[in-house]
Amino acid sequence: MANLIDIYHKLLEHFGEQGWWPAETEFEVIVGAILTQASSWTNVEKAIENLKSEGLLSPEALLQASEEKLRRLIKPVGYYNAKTLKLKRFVEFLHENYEGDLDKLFDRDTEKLRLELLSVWGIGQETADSIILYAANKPTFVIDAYTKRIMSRLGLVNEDTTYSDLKKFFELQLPGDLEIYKEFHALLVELGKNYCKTKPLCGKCPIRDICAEWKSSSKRN
DNA sequence: GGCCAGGACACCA
DNA sequence: TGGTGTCATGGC
Repeated sequence: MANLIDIYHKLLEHFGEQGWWPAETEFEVIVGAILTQASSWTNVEKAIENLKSEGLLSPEALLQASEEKLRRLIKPVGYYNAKTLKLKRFVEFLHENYEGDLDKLFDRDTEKLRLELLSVWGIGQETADSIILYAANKPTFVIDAYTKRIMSRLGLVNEDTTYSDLKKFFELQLPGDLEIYKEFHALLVELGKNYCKTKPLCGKCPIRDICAEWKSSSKRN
């Protein structure tokens, strides 16, 4: 049975360091985390660039911006009506409870921070954990659709494992190391994008030798 | 032209 | 608590 540390090192060797999150500021991480919900990162990059060119990548600027303007600027990500509201709800929350200061929000223990983030409309578990890990720089493992699919195909967890169970699965096996958490999640996304898609592309997958799905499918052929 | 992308929420039983 | 519909653009 393969363990997570082995998988981590194999992915790191194959893909190299990912250096996530791709953003210049903590606030940009948060905006990106919201915008990338069920959207491709290439589209998010366009929207971020639009916001940046209008000087809107700060909590205060976003708070003041009109919804109409936001909708127009983030249009490339899709779901722009909903995501405009999500961005607005977050900066309103930050303004009303933390004087618009991210440091004050992040100056809480991880569990309280997580609950605070989850109380904001539009921020679910994955987005909250992404913000905690990549913006607040606190070790919490991020689970996404790729992670779930990969772990399931490897045969390490059941297909219908919940978010929190899968999160525990990682956190109990890995050392609580911030950099490993950051890098591992990024590597899993890279693996997912390149090989472990809805339709598997196992050809050159770096960990197909330990994949239960691959073993059973190659046996069939 | 269909499928999919670094989810979350509302509504229903 | 689980299952389904909705949100929507852009790349392949």
